[in-house]
Amino acid sequence: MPAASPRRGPSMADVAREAGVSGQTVSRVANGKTNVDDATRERVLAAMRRIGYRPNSAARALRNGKFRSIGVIISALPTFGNSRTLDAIAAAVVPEGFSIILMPVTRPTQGEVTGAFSKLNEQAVDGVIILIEQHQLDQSSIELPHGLPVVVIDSSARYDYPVVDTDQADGAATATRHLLELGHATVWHIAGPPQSYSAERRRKSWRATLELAGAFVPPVLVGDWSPASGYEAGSRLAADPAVTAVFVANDQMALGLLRALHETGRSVPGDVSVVGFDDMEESAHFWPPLTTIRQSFEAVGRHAVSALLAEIETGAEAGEPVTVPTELVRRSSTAPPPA
Amino acid sequence: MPAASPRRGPSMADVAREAGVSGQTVSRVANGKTNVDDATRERVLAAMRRIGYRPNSAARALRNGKFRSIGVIISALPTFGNSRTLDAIAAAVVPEGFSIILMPVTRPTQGEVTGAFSKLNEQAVDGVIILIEQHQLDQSSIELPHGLPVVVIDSSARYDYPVVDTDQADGAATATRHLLELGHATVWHIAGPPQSYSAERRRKSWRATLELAGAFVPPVLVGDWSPASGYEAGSRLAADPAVTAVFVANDQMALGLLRALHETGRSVPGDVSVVGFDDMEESAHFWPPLTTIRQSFEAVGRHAVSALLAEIETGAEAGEPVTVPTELVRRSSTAPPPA
DNA sequence: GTTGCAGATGTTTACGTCAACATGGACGGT
DNA sequence: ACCGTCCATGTTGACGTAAACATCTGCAAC
Repeated sequence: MPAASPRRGPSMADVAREAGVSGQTVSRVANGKTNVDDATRERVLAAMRRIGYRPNSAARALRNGKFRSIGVIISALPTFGNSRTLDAIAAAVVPEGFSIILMPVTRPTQGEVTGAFSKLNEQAVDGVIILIEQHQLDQSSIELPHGLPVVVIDSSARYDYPVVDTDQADGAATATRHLLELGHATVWHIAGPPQSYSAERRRKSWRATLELAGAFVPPVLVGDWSPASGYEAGSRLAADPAVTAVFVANDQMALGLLRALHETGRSVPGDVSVVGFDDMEESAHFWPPLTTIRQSFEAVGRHAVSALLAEIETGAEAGEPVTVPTELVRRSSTAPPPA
Repeated sequence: MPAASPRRGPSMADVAREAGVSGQTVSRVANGKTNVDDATRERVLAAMRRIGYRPNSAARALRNGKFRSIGVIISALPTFGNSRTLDAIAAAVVPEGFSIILMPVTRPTQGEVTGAFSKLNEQAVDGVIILIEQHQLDQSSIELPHGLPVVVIDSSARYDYPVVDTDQADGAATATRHLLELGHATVWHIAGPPQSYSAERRRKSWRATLELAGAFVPPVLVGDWSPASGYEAGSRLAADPAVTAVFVANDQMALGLLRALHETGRSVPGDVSVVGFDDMEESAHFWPPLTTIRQSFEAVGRHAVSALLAEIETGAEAGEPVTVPTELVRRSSTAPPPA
């Protein structure tokens, strides 16, 4: 068994020999420079095709000090929102000729993130997008390579880096107001984990909306985004006949709540109204179909990429945080309170 | 505004100067070679820390002809199964010191895949994992770089490359048998899209199981994996009082079916039993909680990675296809047929 | 004291690309 | 005919690393 050979493909020199020109001319053709005679260009292209030449990205990167790739530090990748956002990032980045290096962290601890960062920091990327739910990054203790552009997807204002996120506050307010306007005396809330900045934003905005309306502010139940935690919190809510409206911080927990409500025989939306947050593909087919706040992960991803590329290309400083609007989608889980 | 400078970090030469040794010694320290005096090693490490040295991966890749990174060509990334599998791949690959380059394709056409392949083929990766649902790859027309290791995640046997996948056939048979054993005369089926090899596998296995049991084989309904398509197919099924048991090719479509059943007032599992495929996190909280076939995306990802790394490191040829077993998880959506 | 050897360290070179500079031929103006 | 220009093309060198080879030191064996 031959040890795996380095498998080096044909290089510019090979093409040059094949086409009878210098390596430099091959380089010019490869980079689409104009100052090459048409006949020569054709000859070179033919040679490239013939021997199957591909530019060597390592040599290129070494030469120009750029990699044309960006790193994405991500936790909880299979999560609905994160996978959507990642997909959007990928889609936005590819047409620009960049590629994506994935750097998953299993837990959002300081150490893991810093580690991921320094791996990425081996100059293998031109910029980094950080997409980490629940991180407690202490900015000062991340060791940053000087000048590596970074964009954070998060509602937090704690960073010097550009920040992009869904307008959590507005979404939560809209959800709460929707329920209030339907005639409910107040709105209960199942929140996401307190380490999550998004969860905190939604919770605060729910409370503020209630206070603004002069409504009673019931105690918060907290889950961890999972359907199971929604079910658990929901079981307590379902036992209390006083609750007629619940704003749940994401659709998955809303699903758990729905189940708890069914099990205790409380009808939705007859007895209690539910609104979620996210608008997963499944939500339209929950029983009953869920009224929810749709957020555009696609827009978040797109904005993050354009901010990062701007930083990379022009060295631009962090501008205003970008906030992506949400949208209330009304389905069948909300109605006026029982008479 | 200064144009973004190449931002080159300190190199080995800088460390060498700082530590008063040659570049080669720095290289030895960086690579953990043993033949360096302890005192010298310490001095070099200190110098590295002091000036913030990071190895330059491009130069390294250029020098050794290896990138220590693998490419993943993926379509429909936000899909439940794909995001889980990708996460598993990432988790398996990182401890080996490899990183992942993501290459999304928007549509699984021949052209897109070939394009992704050739991008990856700029020697930027040491191997490739192809994770594409519904592709109709004509192997012969993919232009392969000579010797680039590839692993395909797919049940198809159409490839020369190593193949890894869930045991679709066994899972579907188990689901069908479960329903039959409960006493149902036959089992209906909502299949995935015919372009999907997994969907076809499940469909064929369902049919074979029915035939083996001497049961009537009802016409197949086909969806596209989405809850909406499950709802649509489900609406037709719900209207037919003869159907008492349905095996749905994935959990999302099962959710749609459940909704259709609720809307027409047929009880689950009282009137009709449902079993899905996948076991999403949500499935345990569907109403009623869904009996389904759990597949281990984690195992699939892990096996794909180890096959690929083996190929990369030893040049091993494609071995037997790896098949990952499934597991029936019984919840509340199945019961004996109505009396 | 010489020889030999092992282990630490230094020097040279090549990996593939491309910017910078060098060359050389064609052509226009005088 | 002479000079200057412009444009296509060639030559050189440097990016950061690490393998291969060279050198040097100290020490054990005789």
